[in-house]
Formats: sequence, structure tokens, C-alpha cells
Amino acid sequence: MENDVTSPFLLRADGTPVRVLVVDDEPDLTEVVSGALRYEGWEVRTASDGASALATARTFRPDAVVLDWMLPDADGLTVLRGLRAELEGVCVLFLTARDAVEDRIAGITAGGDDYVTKPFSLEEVLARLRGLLRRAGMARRSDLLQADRLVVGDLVMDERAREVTRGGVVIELSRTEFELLRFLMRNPRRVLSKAQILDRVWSYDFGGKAHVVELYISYLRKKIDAGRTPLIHTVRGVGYVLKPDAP
Amino acid sequence: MENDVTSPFLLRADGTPVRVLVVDDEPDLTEVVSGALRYEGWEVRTASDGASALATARTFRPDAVVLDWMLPDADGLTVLRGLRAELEGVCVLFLTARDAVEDRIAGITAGGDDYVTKPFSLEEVLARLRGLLRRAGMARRSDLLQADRLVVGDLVMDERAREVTRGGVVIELSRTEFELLRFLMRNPRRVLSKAQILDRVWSYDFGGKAHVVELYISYLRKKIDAGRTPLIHTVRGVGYVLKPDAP
DNA sequence: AAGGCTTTTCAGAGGCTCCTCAGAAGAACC
DNA sequence: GGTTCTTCTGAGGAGCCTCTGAAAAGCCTT
Repeated sequence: MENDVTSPFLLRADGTPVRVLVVDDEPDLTEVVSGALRYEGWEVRTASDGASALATARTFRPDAVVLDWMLPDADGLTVLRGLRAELEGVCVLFLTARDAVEDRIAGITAGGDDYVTKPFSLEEVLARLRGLLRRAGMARRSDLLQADRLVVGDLVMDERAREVTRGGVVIELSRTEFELLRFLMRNPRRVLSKAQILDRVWSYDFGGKAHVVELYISYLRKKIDAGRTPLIHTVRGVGYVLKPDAP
Repeated sequence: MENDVTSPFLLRADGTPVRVLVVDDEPDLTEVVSGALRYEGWEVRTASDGASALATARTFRPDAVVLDWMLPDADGLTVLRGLRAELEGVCVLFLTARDAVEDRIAGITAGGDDYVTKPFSLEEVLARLRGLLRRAGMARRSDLLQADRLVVGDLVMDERAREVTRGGVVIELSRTEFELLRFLMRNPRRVLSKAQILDRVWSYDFGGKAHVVELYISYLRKKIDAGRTPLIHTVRGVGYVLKPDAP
């Protein structure tokens, strides 16, 4: 029961849930993102344009904002300035198209905010949001934020350094392998279906089949379990679990 | 009588029964599912299309919805959005055809909702529903939801990790064996007929005979009772009971 | 004690899930 | 621009699960 991703409350210092405002003009996208955030215990509101985002921010007073860079009525930088004026120390995570990245974004990350390029995976958004709040000093309150280091048995992941070791030995992982493993390590001893994994680790626009999950599990096994007592277990007809042998 | 599946009340925090809305255009199916749910103490309503589902949801205000993915008048995602807009924090369990799975299910498991493919077994639907409500924080109020762990004598089942132990020793079970055992463990000290077991554990379209139940009971005995004092007992001409020897 | 019925067990076919390999397309990096 | 790394598709094959049918064992009645 410890280290449970679904522990229903993600609390701030004052005991109220952490609040996030999701702003995007595509309803499907806000639906998926806000759903995942709610599932993880955040208190979520959504908005579909810059004006209503600012209005909602004023009353809702979120700790963080997930904000589309290109909104119908406003440009990202403008909205950012508006938010900054209204909310002291709010964290902002931008969602941007891949080619719109270069320009201004550089300046944003300097200010402590961050961005994710579309199409993104939910794991990516969640990880970045956790990182932002952690850096903003909102950490140590909840289990969900405090894990800079994930540990399962002798397998250790340092999220910030993006380094994984097993028994002290460094393991090189590709981007997708890393995200898959992070998701598994955030849900130890819990069986995760391929659909669940696909929904969280792969981008929302991924058209392929759940077969990729099997493939990447096999990659991970080769790197992590090779020759050692396995941590990744198959539950036939259900999914996969990550767990140490001795509970 | 403790831990009784048919304990007549399944209550929410405010003392009223937990409510679920079942939506499917096949009357036989809603009949079977809603019957089983009522039997377990849920307060149930049914609907046969998207429009009436939303209408019913508005007044009935269910805690969970069992929803066919393919309705005559609407697509699953649309109805989901409607429900979400109307009911804060409602849990949705989708029923889908096997081949429709890969399609557009994407994202729903990330939002905390879940799905079951047709043809399904009632145990599967019930287990998933319990899981949804448990995660939504509706747990600990009622006996029916609180069991993440089922215990009968020295036999322990961890539903989430899908792990079964007897006397601390891990026992590997196949999918069907696991579901059969779960049903038995949810009804300890109660004689279950082969017909009952078949109706609950096997899919509704299963054409075979009750002989499979005998076979799977024998599999379970080999794994669970082998060499130990038996937990599974035959009641000749009636069915089977799971109970510890020393009461 | 025998016969008839229920239950248990065995053996095997078929189906299905999952794992792995090989290769093509794409992205990142120099 | 070329090289390397990464991601994904498809096919083949291994192994596990499920179910059928038949034979053996057990229980109850007569």
C-alpha cells in the first residue's frame, strides 16, 4: 500500500490538494490530461482559451498551469505574463508544437518554467509537473512529489540525472525504455495492463498496437533482468508487474 | 456472516447505497449485469442508449456507470464526456467488443476509468467496478469494497498484485484459477453450486458444461490444498465450500 | 456387497498469448 | 550528408491455458 500512485490525496502544506489548471483548445486533449491528473490526486480545472484561463486562474488560484503555447485568442508569452502578474510563484508547463520550439522557449526555461512538445506522453507531462513543483519547494508534502529517487529492490532510478542502476551497475536506456521503466517503478507490485501502459507511456496520438509494449518489455528485461533474478514479471492475460522477489 | 457477499447494504459515506447505472442496448445483458449488482447490494438503474443514459444520470446521480462502448445513438467517448460534465468524479467501466479495443479506447485507462471486453464474466465486471470505486476513494466505507486483501485461514489473496499465498508460500495461478479462487474467497463458509460458479466466473456465452468447474476445483486443490489441511470442501450433490478447518 | 450416480483425475488437442528476431523507416548527432 | 541510434511492424515459433472426453475412484442406497 505504500508508494501508491493512486493514493487519493496529493496535498499542499495547508492540507488542501495541489491545484492545476489545464488550458488547451482541443477538448480531447484537456480531457485526457485532466483525467490523468485527477486520477493522480490533483485538483483540476480546465479552460480552452487565454481569457478564460486568466479568469479561472484568478478565482481557482492554481499551483501550476499546463498551458498550450498556441491558443486561439492569445500567444503563450502574453498569457504567461498575465498569470505571473496574478499568481505569485505559479509554475507553468507549456505544450508546444515541435517546430515552434526554438525561439522564445529558451527564455521560458530560464525562468523556472518548462515545456513539453506535442505529441507528448502523459508520463512526460506528469514527470515534468512533479519536477516543477518539486523545484518550487512544494515537495516533501506528498509521496507523489518527493521521489527524486525511485527504488525497487536493488534497482534505482535517479529521475533528475536520468540514471538507472541495478546493484550499483549503471544501465543505459533509451528514452522510451526509461519512461516505461519509470512508470513501472512508480507502480511497484501492481499489475499494469498493456492498455494502461500504452495510455501512459506512449503519446496520445500513437496509432499502433499493444504489441510494442511487449517489445519494450523484452528490451528492458535484456538490460535489467539479464542473468539476475527477474524484477519484471508477466501475468498472462493481464499485464506486467515490477516487484522484487523477496517481499 | 461477516464478509458476506450478499450483505444487503453497500453504503456510501452519507449512508445511502452506492449507485450504479448500467447502459447497454442488449436487454439480456443489462438484465444479467444489473441483477448481479443488485444482488450484491448496489442500487441499480439501467438505460439502453446514450441520450437516456445522460438523462438518467442527471437525476439518479450514480457513483459509477457501466457503459457499452458502442451504443445505437452515440459513441463511447461522447457519452463519457457528457457524463464527466454532469457528474464530478464518476467512475466509468466500458464494455467493448474484443476487436474494438485497440481503436479509440486510448486514454480512458489513463483517466482512471477502465474497460472489459465482451464476452466477459460477471466476476470480472464486479472486480473492476470495486477497483474503480476503491481507487476513487469510496473505499473503507463498506465491506464489499475494502478488500484489497482477501483472507481465509492462512490463505491470502492480494488482488492488486494478483498474488496468492498460503502460509506465506507463493502460489502461481492461471487466470481462470485466480478468478475462481477469488469468487470462493469472497464467499467463505458458503456452499456455492456449480451453476452459480459457472454463471459468475465463466463468460456469459460459455457453451460448455459444469464439468469444467469440477476440473478447475481439482486444479486449485492441487495447488492450494496439496499436503495441507484442505480449505476446499465438496458438498456432494450441492457444490463446494471454502472454509478453514478450525472455525 | 453391488449397482448407480457423482466426483475426481488423466491425457491430449487446439487455441491463444507472449517472446524474439530481423528489417525498414525515422530521428538525432556529428 | 552520412552515420548511428531509436522506434516500430510483421512473422515465426515456443509455451501455457483451457476445455473435451474417457476412465478411475468414491459415496450412497438398496
